[in-house]
Amino acid sequence: MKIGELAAIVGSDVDTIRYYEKIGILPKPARTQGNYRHYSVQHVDRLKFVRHCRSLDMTLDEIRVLLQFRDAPESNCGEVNHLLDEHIGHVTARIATLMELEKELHKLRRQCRKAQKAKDCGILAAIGHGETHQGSKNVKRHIAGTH
Amino acid sequence: MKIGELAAIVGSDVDTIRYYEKIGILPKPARTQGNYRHYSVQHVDRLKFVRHCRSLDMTLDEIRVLLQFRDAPESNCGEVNHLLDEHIGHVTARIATLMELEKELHKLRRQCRKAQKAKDCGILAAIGHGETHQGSKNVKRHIAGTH
DNA sequence: TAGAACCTTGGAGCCACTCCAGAGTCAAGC
DNA sequence: GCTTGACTCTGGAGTGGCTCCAAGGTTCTA
Repeated sequence: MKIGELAAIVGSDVDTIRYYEKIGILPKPARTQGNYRHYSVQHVDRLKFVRHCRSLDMTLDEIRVLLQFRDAPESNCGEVNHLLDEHIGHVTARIATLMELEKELHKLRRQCRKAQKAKDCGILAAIGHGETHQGSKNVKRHIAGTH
Repeated sequence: MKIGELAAIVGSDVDTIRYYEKIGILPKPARTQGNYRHYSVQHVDRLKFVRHCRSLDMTLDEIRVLLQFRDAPESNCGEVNHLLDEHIGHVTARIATLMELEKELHKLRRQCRKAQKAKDCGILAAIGHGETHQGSKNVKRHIAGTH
């Protein structure tokens, strides 16, 4: 099948597929006479695996590790379990951080009840002299921001 | 004060300060004879404001809007309130997504109890034929991933 | 045979920094 | 006065995971 068909089946984007090939997540497929990429069922499975991992918010580096194990059926999967545990830890931590943030934001929001002059706005004032929130300050996060 | 001092006071990085200047978040400061940036208390306040907003996970574009209101004390702050409400909405939504993800990951984790051969690993198997998680599939997120 | 729909490559852009090289400036100590 | 070391300057590249684009080539349909 051609790249567009693969993309449609997996629910991915052709650009993403080419990107995965470029960085070695997907192997280089065969080419047709007209130089089109030609994919097989194996490619579908692998891409589905990758996209599922991505939907679980794993990085491509983490996925690379999982693919190694997938490609080596006789190897010991202990590291897979470990990787997943770590990932769960990151997600849990990120949830905690965001919930603190949410609390903080609600508190901030209560500083201004109605639309008024900016100079009287409690929100702008609070941001102005407020402390930088400890939890997020200078923290190199594994789990990214809210945007 | 020089850039390093400003950075130390605010708890920021000199590179970040120069970056903010470049993209217009901070105004260009005066220069000393030796071409060093020279900052005043106003710069400290403004940078603190910006860093506080960033610690609340706002984008620089959102911060740009807030700065506009900060710079126009007579303007109506309704949009500030609105911006904050929207931001809170994003955070809340992201928390919900991550909690679903966490559940999904725990479920996946239970598929493999002990280190064994990769070909027998329930996790690898589950990722392989599992459905891509709806919630995260093809969703252009305002609130970013876990990394 | 024309045109649409697909495919190719290479490169730029996104966000919010972060790091680096190579050069310049400045204060302290000898 | 000279050296040393800490600081600063600029411009540019790199991060992750795509996404979009231009300019051209291929294939399918009417």
